[in-house]
Amino acid sequence: MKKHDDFFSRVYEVVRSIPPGRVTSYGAIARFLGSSQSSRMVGWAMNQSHNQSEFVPAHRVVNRNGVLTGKHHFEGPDVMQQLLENEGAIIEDDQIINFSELFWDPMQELSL
DNA sequence: AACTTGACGGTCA
DNA sequence: ATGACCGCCAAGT
Repeated sequence: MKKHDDFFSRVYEVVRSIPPGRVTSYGAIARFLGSSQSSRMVGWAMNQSHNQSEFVPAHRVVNRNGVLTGKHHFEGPDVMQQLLENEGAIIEDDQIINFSELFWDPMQELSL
């Protein structure tokens, strides 16, 4: 039991709460979990997300520009894009064109 | 133990 | 608009 497992679990929980067809950013998740956490940690958590027994829709998490920076971590080079397009995202040059429409902010939507 | 890397983000020139 | 830099913190080398 490592101390960051707790943080990881919360990241996965938030990611799993992202509605289909919506996306969010690493930074948004980091801020939702606490200012002491950096967006890099969220990225690191996502890196380990494949170890989770429960499915984590990692394709719904992109960077602040709506760019699919993590696509190389999927099974194929365009898997992430395909998944997002299936959910209604419009992607051009690895970037979500309608990012502002699809953006889902945990701070606003999950506000506790 | 020191240095580099990274699925990031904000600021400043 | 573009690019350099810095803060962030865990892992890998």
